[in-house]
Amino acid sequence: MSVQLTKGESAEMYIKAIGELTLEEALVPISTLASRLGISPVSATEMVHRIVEQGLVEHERYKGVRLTETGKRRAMLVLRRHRLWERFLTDKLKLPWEDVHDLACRLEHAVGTEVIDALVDFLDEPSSCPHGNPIPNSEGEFEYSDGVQLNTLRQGDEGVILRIHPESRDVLSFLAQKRIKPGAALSVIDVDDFDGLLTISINGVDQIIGQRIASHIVVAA
Amino acid sequence: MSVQLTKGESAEMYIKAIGELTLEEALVPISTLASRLGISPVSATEMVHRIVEQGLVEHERYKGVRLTETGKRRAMLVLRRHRLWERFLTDKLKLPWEDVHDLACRLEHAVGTEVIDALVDFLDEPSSCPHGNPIPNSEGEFEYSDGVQLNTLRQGDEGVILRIHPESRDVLSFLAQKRIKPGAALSVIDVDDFDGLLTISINGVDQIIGQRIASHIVVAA
DNA sequence: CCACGTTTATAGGCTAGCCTAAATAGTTAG
DNA sequence: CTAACTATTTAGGCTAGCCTATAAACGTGG
Repeated sequence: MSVQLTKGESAEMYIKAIGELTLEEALVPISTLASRLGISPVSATEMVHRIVEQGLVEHERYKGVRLTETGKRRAMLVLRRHRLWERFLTDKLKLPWEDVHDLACRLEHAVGTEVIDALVDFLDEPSSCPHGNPIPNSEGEFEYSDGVQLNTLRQGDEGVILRIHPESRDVLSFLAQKRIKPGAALSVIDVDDFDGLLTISINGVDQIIGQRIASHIVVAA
Repeated sequence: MSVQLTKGESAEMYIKAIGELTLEEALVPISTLASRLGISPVSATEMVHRIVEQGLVEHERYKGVRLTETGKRRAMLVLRRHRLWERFLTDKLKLPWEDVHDLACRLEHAVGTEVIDALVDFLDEPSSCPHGNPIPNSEGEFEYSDGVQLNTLRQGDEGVILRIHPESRDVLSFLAQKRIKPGAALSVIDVDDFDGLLTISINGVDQIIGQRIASHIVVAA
């Protein structure tokens, strides 16, 4: 039989998370990483040491971590697997938008290149996941179209939703319920800085959205 | 994020293996189990104790283990997941027969009922895996058509290959190379008891096969 | 420029799964 | 009935990942 389990799955979670957080800041504090992964800062520090040893990340003491070239490539390949599974789960298995992220998190570590390459063929080489995030190619490269977070827009601004990032279950299910998806055109009707609420119009319907949710919505610049 | 990994995957491997071995003998010795899983007898004993605690198996000291009703159901559901993934990998992703078993071993633990139910629909409710083994239904029930191991046949016997069981990479790749699959008609031309070799004719072609391989081929009675 | 908050390190501990070596208990054949 | 073999237990150890509590190092605002 011989099925080695668990070997380095955590490491993959770490570099994937670092890769995603790097989009916001070049140097990711370990504490940020820890809270993103729902792990104690001490444990995160330990793990960071391990993956530094493996040459996947660089650590600037008291500043944060950054992926090495090897690490970045590895992280992008995990993201690739994740987003391909998401496409499969939504397009082929017709599973709900808000479920596929968590499900893909479990599948992304399960199989390697052979299956993923076959999956790419099967899915006709998709270029983005159902939430609008680009799928890296087999070299780990991808293109990220410019956008700004919805919460930085002001009254009267208009745009088209590019993607939801980062993805998290509660945000996605909120958006699914409101039928807010990539591709939708929106305009900002009102910004309430005091309560941190935005009133926006999407597809002609007015919606009220909080800051936290808005920060996950990336709009074409 | 919160993705619990590894939790009880080993236990699933154990009960799956016991379930498969139970077809041959009602009471599976721990040593048999251990060698099937490629694990030391001591470790297997430890794990057996754990799954006895969980009420999944019964252990008769010095005799062997047997699945409880709960355990049997759980084991069959793992087998179900395994075989459905095998079908997906061969039918949809066009991956080779001999690869899909090991790949499915990694996928079978990754996701639960939601994905599996959707997969069943997507695959049009298949009734067997690519190697001819039946896929249990969502209650863990299945039908096993009667058959005998090829190595028990004598000269002149004829039959149709029902399934390859148990599945293991080396056996499957040997058979793939020889194009021996379920559904093929065969007749036994010669049995060499001394060397343990069988000469059989499959689809009009003569093939020489060893005892070990033959014991994995189940032929319609 | 120094106290305060943040970041990291140290120490000690836990669980799941695996390992080997050696002791013991049970089964069976001669 | 006992020797030989097999099955199991005991003892001791390992790694990966996580934890808490505490201590030390750093960097920055007043």
